[in-house]
Amino acid sequence: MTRRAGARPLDAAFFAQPTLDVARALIGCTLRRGECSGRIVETEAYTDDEASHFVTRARSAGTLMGSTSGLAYVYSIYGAHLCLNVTTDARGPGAVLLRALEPLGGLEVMRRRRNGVRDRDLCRGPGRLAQALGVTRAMSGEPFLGVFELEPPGTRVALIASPRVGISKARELPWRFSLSGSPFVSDPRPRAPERG
DNA sequence: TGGCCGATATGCT
DNA sequence: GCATATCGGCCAA
Repeated sequence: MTRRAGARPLDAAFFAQPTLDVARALIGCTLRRGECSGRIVETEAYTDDEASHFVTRARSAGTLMGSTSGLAYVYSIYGAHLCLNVTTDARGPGAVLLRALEPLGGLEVMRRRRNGVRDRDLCRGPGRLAQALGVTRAMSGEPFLGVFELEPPGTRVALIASPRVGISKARELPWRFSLSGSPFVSDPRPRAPERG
C-alpha cells in the first residue's frame, strides 16, 4: 500500500540525525504553532565550525548544541531580534537555524505580530519568522516538538545549497539550504544549485 | 566594568 | 546601497 508521505508528523528521532541531513530534510516541511503554519523554505546548519555558537558562545549555547537534539534553541541578535533553532545530532554538537517560511495558515495572527507588513515578508528572515510565530526566549531548552508540530513534505523538493548569511567566519561552507525558486527565501537570494 | 561584535530588520538616499 | 537601532555574550583590563 502507498502511505502518503507527509501524513505522519516527525518525531524526536528525526533531530538525532547528522545536522546537515536534518537541515536539508527540513526544507519543504510544514511547521505549525497553534493556528500559525508555514512551509520551511530556508535553513542553515551549524555544528562545531568557527561560525557556530557552539564555538563562539561556548559558555551558553555550547551545552544545548553539544549534548542534545530536538530542543528549541532561541537566542537574541542585534538587540531586538530572536532566532529560532532546533538542536540536532545526538552524537555531537549541532543546530539548525530556521530562516524563512512560506506562510500557509494563521495569516491574520502573523500579520498582527508583524505589524502589517506584506505577506511575502511575514516570515522572510530568521528574526521575522520568530516574530511571526510568537517565539520567545523562554522556549529555549524546551523540546522543539512540545512547542511546534512538524510534518514532512509529500514529494521530493528541489534544494539549493549556498553560503550561510551574516557570518564572518567559515564563509566557505555551503550550509544554507533553500527551496529552489521560492519567493519566500530571504536575501541575499542563493544561486548555486545543490547536486545529489 | 567597559568595549566590541554579531547566525538582523528597517528605513532612507 | 548604506546607516543605525539595540542588547546579550564574551573577553580584556
